[in-house]
Amino acid sequence: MKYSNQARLLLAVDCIIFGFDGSEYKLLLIQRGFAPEKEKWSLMGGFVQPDESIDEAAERILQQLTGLHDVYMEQMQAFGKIDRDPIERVVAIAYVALIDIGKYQQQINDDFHARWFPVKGLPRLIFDHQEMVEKALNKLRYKAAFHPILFELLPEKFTLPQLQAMYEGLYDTKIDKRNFTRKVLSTNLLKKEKDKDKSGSKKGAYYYSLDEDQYKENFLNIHNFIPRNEIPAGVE
Amino acid sequence: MKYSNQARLLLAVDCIIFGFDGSEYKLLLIQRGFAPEKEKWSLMGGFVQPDESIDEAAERILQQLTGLHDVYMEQMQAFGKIDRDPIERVVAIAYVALIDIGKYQQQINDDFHARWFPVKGLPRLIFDHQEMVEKALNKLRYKAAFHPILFELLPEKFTLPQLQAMYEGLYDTKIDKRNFTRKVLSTNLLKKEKDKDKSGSKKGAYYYSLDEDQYKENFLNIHNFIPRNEIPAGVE
DNA sequence: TCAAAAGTGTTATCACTACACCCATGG
DNA sequence: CCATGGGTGTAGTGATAACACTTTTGA
Repeated sequence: MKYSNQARLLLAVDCIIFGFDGSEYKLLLIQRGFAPEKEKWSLMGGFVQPDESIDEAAERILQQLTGLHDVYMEQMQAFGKIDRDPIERVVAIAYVALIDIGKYQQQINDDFHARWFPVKGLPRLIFDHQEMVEKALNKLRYKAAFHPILFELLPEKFTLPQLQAMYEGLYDTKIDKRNFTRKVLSTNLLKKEKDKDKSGSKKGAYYYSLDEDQYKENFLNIHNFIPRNEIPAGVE
Repeated sequence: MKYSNQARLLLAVDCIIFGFDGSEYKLLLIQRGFAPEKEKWSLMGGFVQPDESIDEAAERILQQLTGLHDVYMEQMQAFGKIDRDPIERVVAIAYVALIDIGKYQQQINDDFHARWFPVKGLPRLIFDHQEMVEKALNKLRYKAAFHPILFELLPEKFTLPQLQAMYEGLYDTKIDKRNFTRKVLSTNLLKKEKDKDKSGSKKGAYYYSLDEDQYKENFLNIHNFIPRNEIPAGVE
């Protein structure tokens, strides 16, 4: 049995994949392999298949195009303007993923036609993908201000200066490092490691890692990772 | 030209419509008019048509079933499990609307087969609508803590005790009225009216109304409408 | 030895919380 | 006149923001 007299339409999933390379945010794009807009840069997308949920579709697409799985990803929003795709009506559900850029860098470049672009300096994207990216950035700024999600962008071990640069990059601001350090350590989400990262300075900066138990327990709590007045108006 | 070899599917919109009657939150439900689950209580839903965007579909559905338009409504999330509808694959996009219950009460009851139910005391809902409602409540608690959206639930003129009861209801808590008053007035979003509402007490409580200019300007800013530790963990 | 980045404490200000009494009025 | 809900201020506490010098070490 089916619902009769109702129009069916194509449903796509588009993945907005953010990375951070230590100094700037990056977005993973591919060259679209088919018409329309063949060869143009695009978010990773694909059609939802009959035998998969939309979340599964997002995971499959990410996996197919990047080889990545077990990645932090969440649904952002559906985009449903009538003419967003010139070929035919397609409603797209946008997902946002945060990945550790370093860990997967070669893998992506070697096996797939994907490339990292600086978020400030994207090529022209197809359809309404530009709008999706802006919305995703906006949401990321909002959520990251209150929830510890940016750690997904870092390797397992990271330094406080790296962490701070990541927050400063997202909000395009400078934060006092003493205040920042105090704030993040007060969340108790971090464990100090014994060794140092010597790549960034002579002195070297201590590595930290996430305390997984604390992280799971407190992930949903509301924190204050950056000064309130650095959160740009309009984020949500 | 069309995309070939891709499965098309039904896309529905479901509207989660909240109201507040002065003491408790209500949800507007209808008795579903067709199989499956005919006569069961349901969110207001309908299929997205080829000639409308998904936002337009949500507005149309709200309008058709309640007569309401120009209502605060925003997209919440897409629900896309394979078997969420037993008849066939349907992906649903859930929208959340906040309306002034008093203004439309008769209209709804007279013209449509819709009914307000207390949020704590809902009938069994069809499909995954229960899950949608819970998610919507969760999001509402989050957003309302930082953004002045609950005003959409009130008439144009309202009193501070009413406002406070609304916040207390949402977070299931008691707030000190001096602190609450100071906090909301410090946002500068409210204008004090000259007249009082005498329905709730002998003395009467002054009416307030939104300062539309301030409201538009500051809507997107982040406020603190309720004490931070009243925001339940897990909201987002 | 010096340049470059890491690490560390204190003080002032602001925001939040807790708390209790008087006011106005209809019955 | 009194019961009921409305309105108002202050003091203590905790969180946040501003601020500068010392440490380490590779070159």
